[in-house]
Amino acid sequence: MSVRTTRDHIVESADRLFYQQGYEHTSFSDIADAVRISRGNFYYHFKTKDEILDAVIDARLASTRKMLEQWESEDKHPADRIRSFIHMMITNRADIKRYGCPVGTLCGELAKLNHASQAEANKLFTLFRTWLRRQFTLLGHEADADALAMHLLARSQGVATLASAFHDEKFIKQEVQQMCDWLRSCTESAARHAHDEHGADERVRR
Amino acid sequence: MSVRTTRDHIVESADRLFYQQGYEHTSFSDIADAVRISRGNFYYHFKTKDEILDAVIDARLASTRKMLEQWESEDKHPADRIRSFIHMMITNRADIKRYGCPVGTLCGELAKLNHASQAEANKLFTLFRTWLRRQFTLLGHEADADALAMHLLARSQGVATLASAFHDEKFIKQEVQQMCDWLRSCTESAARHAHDEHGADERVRR
DNA sequence: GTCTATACTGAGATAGAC
DNA sequence: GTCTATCTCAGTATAGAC
Repeated sequence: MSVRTTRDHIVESADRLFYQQGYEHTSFSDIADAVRISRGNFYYHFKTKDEILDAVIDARLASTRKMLEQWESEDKHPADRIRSFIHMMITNRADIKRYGCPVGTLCGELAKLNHASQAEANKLFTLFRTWLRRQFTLLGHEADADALAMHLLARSQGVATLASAFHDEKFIKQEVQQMCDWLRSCTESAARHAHDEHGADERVRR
Repeated sequence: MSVRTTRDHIVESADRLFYQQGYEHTSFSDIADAVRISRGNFYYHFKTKDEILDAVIDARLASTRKMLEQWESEDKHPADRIRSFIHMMITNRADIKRYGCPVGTLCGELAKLNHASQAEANKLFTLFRTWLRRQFTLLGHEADADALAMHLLARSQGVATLASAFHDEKFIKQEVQQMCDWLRSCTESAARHAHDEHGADERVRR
């Protein structure tokens, strides 16, 4: 397997610190302290802070792709895959409560800074959006798959924002439950739709 | 009427800049330039940047209270009041698209900075939460009024976050429509509930 | 109440020794 | 590849003249 280089350590620590403290609020010293290298050494690996940000975004894109592929291979039914997405909020609830959603807060910050890497960071959202859209299409929602994907993404973002503001994990659980209920009503309406079109022929296989 | 003092100008400009650029990213020079006073003069009115932030939060709290009171006096039916809240996203869609929600992004930033004024900023959310809860209670949703208020707040936040990331005003309109539909289903279920309990007696007056 | 001048700090970034 | 020393610059903040 690959060796964990100093560069990897930097990206890893920067990733965590950007999430917990924000990009701008995190200084080179903060990262250097976390990695336990000197500030000078830093510049051997990255010439500017923006370069570190790009590396962090690339790392997040890669790990997100991996996660989505895993859900796709683990769960055969698209509804279960979408449930895996929703359930992610439960898994990460402690972090979400403290720091919000890593994607939403980063994109929000870069938007205010009018940062050059805004578009790159937004690809994280696009990754989820495209993946969710595919799952909803598989569920039989060809026409409104993108709207459903955006709707679910938005609800997740909102839950993360409020859970963080009110330091409320219970709210995450409540809303996750509601999102699961909503998903069920989606699958049912799709099944009815398939039924109307093709008689008893089930379009979605389990 | 009250005279617009230099102090008012500072708070006003800081409010706008904090929204557009973020609190930390906005420097004294930025505000001084906007107000067209010297950086030195600044400190006659505010001793620290944190003091300006507190003044901005106070101003936002005051204007939000005023807005909520106005909705309450304009619309006699609680469902219409809630619709006024939802419709706010349409009114402010241009700003939301560029900078997100003023409340959500400020609270998010202060959380990452672990800023002392976090709690004060979160009062903005509480203001909306309490007001919405009251409206849902009036609608006959005593038991789940707070959950409904939080749900609606969260959806608004999510819409703002995604509209900003994808620079998509159309998405705001779509989701606003859905929130209105959702609200209608809330009022209908409440009416049914009232009907079941008290016969044809309408609990919600118009 | 407003200005100029200036002190102080921490951040990003570079040079060069080891 | 890692270090120390140093530079530059922007940001916060103060002092004191007008």
